[in-house]
Amino acid sequence: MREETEEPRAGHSDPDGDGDDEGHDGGDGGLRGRLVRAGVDLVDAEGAQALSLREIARRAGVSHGAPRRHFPTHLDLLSAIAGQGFTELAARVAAEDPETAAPRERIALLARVYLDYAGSRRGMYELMFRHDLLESGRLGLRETSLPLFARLTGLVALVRPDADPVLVAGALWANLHGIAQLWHWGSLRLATGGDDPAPLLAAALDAHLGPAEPAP
Amino acid sequence: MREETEEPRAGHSDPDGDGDDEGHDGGDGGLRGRLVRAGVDLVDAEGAQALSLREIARRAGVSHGAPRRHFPTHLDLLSAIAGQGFTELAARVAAEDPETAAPRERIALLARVYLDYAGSRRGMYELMFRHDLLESGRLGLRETSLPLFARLTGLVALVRPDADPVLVAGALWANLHGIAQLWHWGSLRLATGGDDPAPLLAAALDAHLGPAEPAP
DNA sequence: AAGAACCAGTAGACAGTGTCTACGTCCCCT
DNA sequence: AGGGGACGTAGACACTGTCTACTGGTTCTT
Repeated sequence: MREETEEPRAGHSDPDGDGDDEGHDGGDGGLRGRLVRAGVDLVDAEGAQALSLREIARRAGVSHGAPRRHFPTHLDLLSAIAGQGFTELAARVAAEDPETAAPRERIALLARVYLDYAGSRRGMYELMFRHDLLESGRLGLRETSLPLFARLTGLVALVRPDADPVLVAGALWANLHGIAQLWHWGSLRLATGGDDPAPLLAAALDAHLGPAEPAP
Repeated sequence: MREETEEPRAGHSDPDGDGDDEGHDGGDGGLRGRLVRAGVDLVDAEGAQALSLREIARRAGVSHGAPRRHFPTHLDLLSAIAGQGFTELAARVAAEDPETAAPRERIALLARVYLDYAGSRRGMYELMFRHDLLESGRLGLRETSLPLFARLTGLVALVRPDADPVLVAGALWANLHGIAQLWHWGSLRLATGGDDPAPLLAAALDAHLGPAEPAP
């Protein structure tokens, strides 16, 4: 047996059959959170294809059958890990958003944080946008990215009051995501000849929001 | 889904021995082509996650070790199948391109064909853009999509001679791809409220190419 | 023309996977 | 006390991808 952080889990009053009373996932000593954290560590260390159910259980120090109590299936566990990635991304965006700056600048910064995330946490990014995860409607993966989209929509509404902000934000969101994807799997070199997504991003921002206005 | 095992292949004999030592892929009788075709059928019928090496071999009517002679690893076989998807997509685009129409219209049509493909051949589309396939640089998956990009770049150069066509085409390509992705996994409903990618596409085209001009 | 070399496909083994089920083992509650 | 239920263990099962003999047919060499 292995116990990394033996935590005196006081009280387990959980009358409802839902399973875990810890509403937040990555919190404390509960196995559910430990599994998710082990998965996050694993995907960062070894990549997205290393996230086997048994390996995650191994890293969490439990037997291969244990995760089943908290995640009925492998995809559910992967979705929880990916969800952690989404909330983390949202936190980064929120942390780096200077609410006093001009909306145009805030959008550009949001986009840059997004691209930075895709570039630095490659495995997590790959996991977050795996088709089988998103498609299966598990968890609120799509809902988890909703606050991000709402933030973008609000900013777009300030920059382009003439157009439908939801439409413009959607198109810009898709553009941003596409740039991240192309960059992520190295197709950028073929397209633009360089590795830097910044020119593409600038072009996309100019296209959707209008050219950046010169500072007053 | 049903197996057609009535394949009259007795051993390895050519019907009349007219030199069918296929060195090319995609040929007719050779096992290599049969495997790829079986994979294409399978991904259309059952989805991308059903493409196990053994199941493809089963459908091709050979033992599970046979593919190894032609594809060293599973990913190589999957890449070949995905490559078939890319060439097929390119063929569709080329077939539906009215070379006499205005460039702006041809771009719009190209984009629509692309989106149609993503919508109709869902499994194949998912396979074509799997990160582990594209990332591993196997085959010329990225190179296979190069003609498509070149075609787009050429058209963009005609519509927007003022800007760097490679940059604009890259941004537009990324935008198109992002729209397809969002649509593909159903995030469009959350963003724009509808299922139709057409408004997003129109917005993207307007953004990158300028609003559609009324006939001069 | 006989033997060697070779190629394509077969069959079995192996480690690893996800899921299912039976079984302990605690702790809480009345 | 003792029952009940949540929690984790351990084994089985079917399946996967890869590796390694091994067989049969074809072709090249001498």
